[in-house]
Amino acid sequence: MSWTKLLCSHREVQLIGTLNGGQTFRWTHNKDNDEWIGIFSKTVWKLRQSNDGLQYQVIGSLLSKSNKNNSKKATVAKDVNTELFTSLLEKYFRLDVDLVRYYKEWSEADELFKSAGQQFYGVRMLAQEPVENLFSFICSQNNHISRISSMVEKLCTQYGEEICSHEGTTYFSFPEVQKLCEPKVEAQLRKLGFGYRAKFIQKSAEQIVEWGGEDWFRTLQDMKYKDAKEELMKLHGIGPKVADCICLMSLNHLEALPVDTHVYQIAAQNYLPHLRGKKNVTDKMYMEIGDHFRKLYGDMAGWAHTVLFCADLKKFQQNGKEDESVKPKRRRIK
DNA sequence: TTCATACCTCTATT
DNA sequence: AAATAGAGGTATG
Repeated sequence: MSWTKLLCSHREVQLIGTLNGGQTFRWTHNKDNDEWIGIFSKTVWKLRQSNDGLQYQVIGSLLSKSNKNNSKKATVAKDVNTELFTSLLEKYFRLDVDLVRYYKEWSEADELFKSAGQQFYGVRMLAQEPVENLFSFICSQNNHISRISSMVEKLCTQYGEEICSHEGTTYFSFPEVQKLCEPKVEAQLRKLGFGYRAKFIQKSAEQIVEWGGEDWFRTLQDMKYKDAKEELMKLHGIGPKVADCICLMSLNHLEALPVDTHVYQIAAQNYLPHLRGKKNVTDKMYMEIGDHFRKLYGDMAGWAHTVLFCADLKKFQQNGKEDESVKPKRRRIK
């Protein structure tokens, strides 16, 4: 199979910072050949980087325009598919955004960004699919990345659609909301170890379906950021932090700025000393921290903060051991 | 309105 | 070996 290349400068995209920085949970890195395999848009992708671009292969897809026997037709279909997949990938990575330019702006505004941005160049805010994004981040609360990833995979194998098998692994799409809203889902997910999040997932799915499913998300994109956030927080299990994650990562509200314990630490340490030593982040503090960063970085503050976050996460990973690949879990049998 | 705490489960640490 | 704290929060009172 051949690679399709999207032209862009090396400093525009850094796959490890973008795909392994905690915004998405469905990409795995093969360290031997420096290739990535991941899933979005019902499609299994393989990615790699060269000096002048981002390259991809489609391993399998439920979107492909299939073609039967006629070889001329097959060639046409192949071109149509390439066009489709290239456009999907460009949108997913937001390749229309000139990130080098924004790094320059954010560096001029802030010394801390300047030093973080040098090492962590090319960290892009993906344009994810709202459904996957929302349910992944319901799983993220009180949780760590390796466990979040395994829970997301469970959702896909249980309720998603099979896309293809490749080198011994079967890949599944992220499930439709309709699949998650049935009452039995809660008990099933509890059995799979989702804990109290099981109820959040089933209930939220129910609400989303009731309010219009996919179409409801489209209305959230068209709203002002604050309104969209308010709407999201009506869902069971979605508070201010997860609502901001969804606004930022899949609803195109780039000023949304999720404040978790890490971001709180960064803010208290570097900018807002009066917030140091607090037990937990109150709503008021949450607002203050978000507004501080928005004032500093402007209308794409959420993207900028993700770069800081990424730097902080890496620092943590060097001390701790979070970076180890996910080991197969030993199931305790009773 | 603002604040503290329980919550499922897994893991690293003691 | 067994107990405990903490993990990229939220609902509840």
